[in-house]
Amino acid sequence: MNKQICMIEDEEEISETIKEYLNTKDFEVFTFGSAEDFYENKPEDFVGIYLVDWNLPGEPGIELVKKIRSKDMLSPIFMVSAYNQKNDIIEGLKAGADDYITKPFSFEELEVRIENAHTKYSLVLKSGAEKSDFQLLKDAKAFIKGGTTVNLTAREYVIFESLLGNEGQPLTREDLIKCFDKDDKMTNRNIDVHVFSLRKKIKNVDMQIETVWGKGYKIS
Amino acid sequence: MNKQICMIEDEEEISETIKEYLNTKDFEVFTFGSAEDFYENKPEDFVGIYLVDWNLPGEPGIELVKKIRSKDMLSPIFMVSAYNQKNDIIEGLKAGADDYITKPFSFEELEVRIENAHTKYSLVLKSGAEKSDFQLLKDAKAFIKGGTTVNLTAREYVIFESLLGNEGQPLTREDLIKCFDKDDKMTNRNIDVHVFSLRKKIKNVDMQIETVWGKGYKIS
DNA sequence: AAAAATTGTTAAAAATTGTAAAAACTTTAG
DNA sequence: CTAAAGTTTTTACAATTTTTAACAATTTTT
Repeated sequence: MNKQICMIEDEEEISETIKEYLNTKDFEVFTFGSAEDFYENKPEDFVGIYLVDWNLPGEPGIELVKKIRSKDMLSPIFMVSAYNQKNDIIEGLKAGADDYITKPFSFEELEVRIENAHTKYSLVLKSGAEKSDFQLLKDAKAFIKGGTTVNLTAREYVIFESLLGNEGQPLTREDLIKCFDKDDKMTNRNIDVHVFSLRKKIKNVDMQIETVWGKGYKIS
Repeated sequence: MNKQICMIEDEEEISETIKEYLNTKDFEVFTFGSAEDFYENKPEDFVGIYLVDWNLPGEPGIELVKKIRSKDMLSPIFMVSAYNQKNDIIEGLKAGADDYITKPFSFEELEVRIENAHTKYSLVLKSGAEKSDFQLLKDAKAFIKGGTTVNLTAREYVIFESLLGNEGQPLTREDLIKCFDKDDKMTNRNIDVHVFSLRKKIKNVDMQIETVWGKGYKIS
């Protein structure tokens, strides 16, 4: 398996040095100068370890960690910061980082920690916990989450996919009805019934549809 | 700080040996023969590391891990199992365990890992992070205070969160109304009613909303 | 102290959402 | 083609949330 690393670090001197070193250890390292840079240019379907600097221009490293972690509970995330600030360490760990490295650090230490994380992580991945922990199967009107397949009906699938496509935002019942064919005469209450049965199915894989009172439904 | 460990392990020979060893390293070790035993006899207000055996009579270790983790995101949890079963490791990690130890293991290894976890954990605790006795659950429209969960309605949550976000300062009813969608036609008196029901809910966890006469409400 | 303004409290009405099951409709297998 | 199985719609009722209205209590102003 390829050993990949995403490093978000603004000081080029540092990121270049680390990159060169890790390259010699068979890691493929992608570097980004800021959180924003990462969002825009991140490699598709990246599977690997994150190295996030605490001090970044623009969005702070800790926010980036939270965002990564919110979508991906498994990947190892390391935070890197200049000083040994206890508060930072705690905040970092609480935000979802797995480990915390303070500059200056020895390459050996870095490598040991990363190799360790990589070993543990690839174990998790290999098992079919496959990173693509989640997968929509449009044709089969189903999805896979954490290894288990959940079969939906046609209507359920449309609603589910639409909600997923607007993650975080609520969709009104009218919004959802628009996702169907015009000759599917869906009613508001009809949506409710489908959401009800959808919920029963997806709760088995720890997913949930929230209701935004007076507005509609959302997945976050 | 006291170094405490809860060990849930049915093989007495093992648990006794470990206990004796860790005792010499200044850990206070509580042992339980099963998950059920743990539930019934666990020390009040325990703060420390968990060692959970995979194979337990009655409820499996992994279920125990999930339950511990669901109430406590920070404590280090180690799973211990007889063989180096990859699937187990993965399941264990996914259930929330921080690390995985396979029998037989060297005491030194065990100690290093535990000391490590303890160090990291006490850092987290010392900072008053543990006092993060309080947690807002935006999605669930609820919050946790001192271990008890308080469920709010959508409107109540918005008001509560806004007041918290401006701790110390009073918010006028107009301020609060602005926190809602424009098409939520909230009235001043309406806010009062929600505050009233909010107060009933939060007083159970020793929180209170003060009224600043002629101005609005505040939390301090 | 009386009047006015503001806030507390309660209960009922209105609106929205959850749930369950029957009825209508489609698809599939034989 | 028909029966069976699965899906979707409809319907009815329950539960929850929000709004409204009314009156009581408190504070401020006059």
